[in-house]
Amino acid sequence: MGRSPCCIGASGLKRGPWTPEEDQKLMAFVHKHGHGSWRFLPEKAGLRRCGKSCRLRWINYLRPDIKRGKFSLQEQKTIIQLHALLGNRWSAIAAYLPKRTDNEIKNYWNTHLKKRLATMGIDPSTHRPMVAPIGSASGDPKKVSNLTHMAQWESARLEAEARLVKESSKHHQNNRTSALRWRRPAQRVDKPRFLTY
DNA sequence: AAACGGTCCAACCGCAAACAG
DNA sequence: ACTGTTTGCGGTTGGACCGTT
Repeated sequence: MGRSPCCIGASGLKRGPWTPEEDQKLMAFVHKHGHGSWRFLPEKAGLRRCGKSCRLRWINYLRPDIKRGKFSLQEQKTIIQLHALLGNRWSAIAAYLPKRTDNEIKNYWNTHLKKRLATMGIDPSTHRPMVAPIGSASGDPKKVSNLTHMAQWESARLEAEARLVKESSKHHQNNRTSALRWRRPAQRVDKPRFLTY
């Protein structure tokens, strides 16, 4: 599964899918010692993996507080609304869905929600109605209902935006929370953002 | 039953922020 | 202030799985 291993050889580190034994080792080690430094964890835990791989495995799969399985309707709505506000900041979105991982949310967005929004006539990257020829909805009840739906989304989006502004001013007093901390996306300056930070 | 195409998702890569010295 | 290292994030990949023909 996943991409094919590429680091076997000189480094002697294993890549690719994790075996149940490796999972067991990692879980046992983290439960006993905590993860501390991921860099040195694999060696201490007796794993021939890089720290990055261990961290990913723990965060996305082995952590005890992970809820797996289908996303509820409420979760889906939350993701869509947060995405409208935050863009592809999956870790920030995941902070609002405590039992879901950023990777899982990202996957779900890319495979389900993005397409669903597109079929509703909403641009998934901007959360605005897709550009259509002027007057294209006139007369067609299906298209009219689509636009009504879009309007509902837009108002939900604005509502959520207002809430976030309120929240963030609160957060400003406290320490910066990781959920709201803005990191400039790597190599993504060319992508249009719905909101500016 | 086999071939094909589409979907799903675990795991990788590259980059930038954060941190340490 | 600078440099090197570690951590965390988002984008992407590709094999497994599933439905359809």
